Amino acid sequence: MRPEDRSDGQKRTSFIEEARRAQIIECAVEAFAELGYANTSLARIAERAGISKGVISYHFAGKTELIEQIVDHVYRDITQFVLPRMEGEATATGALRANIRAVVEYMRGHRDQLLALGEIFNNVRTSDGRRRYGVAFNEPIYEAREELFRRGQQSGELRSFDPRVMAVTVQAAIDEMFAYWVAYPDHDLTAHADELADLFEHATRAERPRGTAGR
Amino acid sequence: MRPEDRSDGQKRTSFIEEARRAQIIECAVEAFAELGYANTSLARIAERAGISKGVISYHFAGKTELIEQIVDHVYRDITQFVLPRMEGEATATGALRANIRAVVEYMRGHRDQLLALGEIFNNVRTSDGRRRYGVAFNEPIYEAREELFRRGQQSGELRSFDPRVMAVTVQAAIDEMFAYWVAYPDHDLTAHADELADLFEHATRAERPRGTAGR
DNA sequence: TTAAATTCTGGCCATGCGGCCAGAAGACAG
DNA sequence: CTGTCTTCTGGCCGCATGGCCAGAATTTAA
Repeated sequence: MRPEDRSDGQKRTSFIEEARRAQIIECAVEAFAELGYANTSLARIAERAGISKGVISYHFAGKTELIEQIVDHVYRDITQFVLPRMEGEATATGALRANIRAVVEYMRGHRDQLLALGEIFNNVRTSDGRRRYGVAFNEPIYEAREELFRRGQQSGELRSFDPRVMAVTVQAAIDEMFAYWVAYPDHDLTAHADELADLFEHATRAERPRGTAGR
Repeated sequence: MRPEDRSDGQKRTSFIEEARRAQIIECAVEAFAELGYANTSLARIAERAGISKGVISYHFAGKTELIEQIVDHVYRDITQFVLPRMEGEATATGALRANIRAVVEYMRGHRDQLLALGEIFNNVRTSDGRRRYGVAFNEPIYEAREELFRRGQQSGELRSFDPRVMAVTVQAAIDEMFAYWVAYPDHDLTAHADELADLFEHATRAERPRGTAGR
């Protein structure tokens, strides 16, 4: 019934195929965000999309592949959004502030995507019971931030601290800011982001910045 | 079959009743921690406890009540552990450091309890689809920490910042330290805790501590 | 010892799940 | 118009779930 992978190695996904996949992914994101992981079944996703359950099975190999596609999609999206907004910052402090602001800007426009990603990260497990997308999935983010902090330390801009702990903590602070905003939608995200930037500026900068009277 | 609530208002839970309930809660905690929320069924809990599935139904009104009891139990446990270890600290900075250390000490001995609590918080929903134990459940913690920071600010020990954002961020940092340790069991928890204490000391203390030469 | 209360077993039930498929319906090229 | 390829429908399957219960086993009380 389904062409699947062709012998010539080409994918040849039709326009309609791509459109359907995109639509299903979108509806699945909404469902995960709104209902939570446990209450999101293929039937509910199909219902939201106004299609039969079998259509999902037709376009995706299974629930697992659908979830993988969601993670891929959102991850690519957020990376492409945030990275360019950090370029051109000379100082580590400036780059971190730009980073936080960019993520906040993304949050506003993509609440459901981030919620869905969270549901998936927290719940999907491999057959042996371990998390499919564990902390290890954050490694690229941690390493990038670590590198940022290390350079700031070498240049004397930042004080001495464990860059890994700082990187992990920054990510936790951002994630919790998001969760707090989801719980309290009237919460002032911009103010929170500025507070976080100040917080980590104080936490990371060298004790005696150049130009300050010392002992 | 079951006495339920007696007309005289007394509970009269027998010794065996209490023991069974405790055993079931313990096994449920292990199951949630090890298998995750979605894979933890009453059958699996019963299997771990070496009893029939019906026993759980006999001692608890349903899965919902069992989960409530777990949350109650663990929450009470951690509070009773941490609070006494924060008393007698004169400064806000000292109290925060003691707080972080106490939580870390608790983590070491109660990994499964905290994991189970996390699974429950992240997944249990009310019938209308909203989180049963949302961010609002952390309010007592947030408010206590807020109060701590406010006093530190009034005494001049701490700089001016938003106490709520700082309280939320501290909690996030602690939670993520736990998650990181779960993912990497060889991770040095003590060092991480000290780093966190240093981090927030720098983030919160007043710019010019008394006794330092200023301009 | 006997009767009553408590605790437990094993199995049944309706529900919802993901996967699957036969065939209908639609799109499209010859 | 005709035949082929793509897409979709609706329903079926085996399975796991939480809840429930009749009756057995055990403990406790008289």
